[in-house]
Amino acid sequence: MPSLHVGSLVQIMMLRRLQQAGHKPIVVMGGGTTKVGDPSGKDESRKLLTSETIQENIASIRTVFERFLTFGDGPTDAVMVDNDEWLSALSYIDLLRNVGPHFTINRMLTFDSVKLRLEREQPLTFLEFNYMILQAYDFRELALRYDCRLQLGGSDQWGNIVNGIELTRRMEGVELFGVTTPLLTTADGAKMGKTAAGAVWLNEGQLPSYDFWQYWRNSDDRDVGRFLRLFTDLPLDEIAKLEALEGSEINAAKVVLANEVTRLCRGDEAARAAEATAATTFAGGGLGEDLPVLEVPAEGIRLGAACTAIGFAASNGEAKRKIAEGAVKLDDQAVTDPGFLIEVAAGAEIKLSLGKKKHGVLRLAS
RNA sequence: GGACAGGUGGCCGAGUGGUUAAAGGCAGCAGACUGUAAAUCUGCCCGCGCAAGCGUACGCUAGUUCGAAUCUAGCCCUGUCCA
Repeated sequence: MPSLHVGSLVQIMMLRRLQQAGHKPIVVMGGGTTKVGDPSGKDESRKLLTSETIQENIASIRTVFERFLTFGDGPTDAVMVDNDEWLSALSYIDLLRNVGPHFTINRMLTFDSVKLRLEREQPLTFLEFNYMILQAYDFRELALRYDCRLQLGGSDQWGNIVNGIELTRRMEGVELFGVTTPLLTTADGAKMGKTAAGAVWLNEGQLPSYDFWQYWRNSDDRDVGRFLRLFTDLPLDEIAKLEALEGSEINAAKVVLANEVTRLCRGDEAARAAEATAATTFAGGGLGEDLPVLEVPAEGIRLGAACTAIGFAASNGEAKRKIAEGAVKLDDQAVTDPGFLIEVAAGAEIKLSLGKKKHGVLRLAS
């Protein structure tokens, strides 16, 4: 179930800003290109999807964009298009004859995406090699169909965008433009949006809003100002003030960051609920409503099993190790026996914590 | 199709018959210190089991051996060069 994670947020915000400035965003979905498979060579994403699944994915991605952009028929309303519209109709011979002459292998070999693979002696299939042609072709189609003049993308799309500009100039004599954004990293140098626990998804279905909020709340001090500028609509002078906070006061700025981004991406309500839960859980030592809940059967559940079931540990073994390390607490009391039987009285709630950050609620199953 | 090199745990990378569930590094998790930060130090880091223990694992399959990630054969995959 592919979707968008935080790594795509810069692009989305850029579209948002441009729409605010009176432009018409066109969101291109790669429905046509996914029919061929994913080019990145990552084993599992390579499986071919049915057109139904592709449609579902597009619909789910659209719900994310709808939070950031205004869709509709007006002159500056955003539209979403699927490159399947034109790619599927392409015939190989026509493509070769019309588009082929405008690409030289010599030049294609100079693009980083290709050059790196060759230098590292990694495989690069003909399929992948062709992606740049299809993507260049997309830009031309967008220019003809929608009078699109500017294409945004990540820096990895530089080659594709430039090829599109070049192809359209040669075939149509139309001048197009491109803007790319750098791949964002955190102050630690890690790619944004990918954690070992999993990606930070923009869709609610794939990441609870509370966790989404926590991701931002836990930003590195050094990232706060930059993230506020990139990912929120707050006025710059306000950001400057927040950013200037020192020591532990910067935490206030992180809360603002988490609230603003969550509000944009998940809605006002989700942001408020997450903030309230964080406040009671961390500051008050109580239980917030947004915490994950585990329903405990009447006969009780062993501590180790509870940690696994609620998702704090990946396996019983890991849960046991953490328990032995004294990291697991019930109602803020460390419990070191993995076999400890937890029983919850009807109507009562027990707080289960692993470490300082993972908290959950145990309730009697009804 | 031919010659050569290679396929090890999330990633990188040692290991060439036996204390090898597999060195080391990165990433990750936890503890201490803190501010739900960073840095640092410490511990953990395949699964199941309360435990003794068991089960899986070094591309795949079959074999040699008391014993294989390590040896043999076939196959699959990747790269380099040749056609």
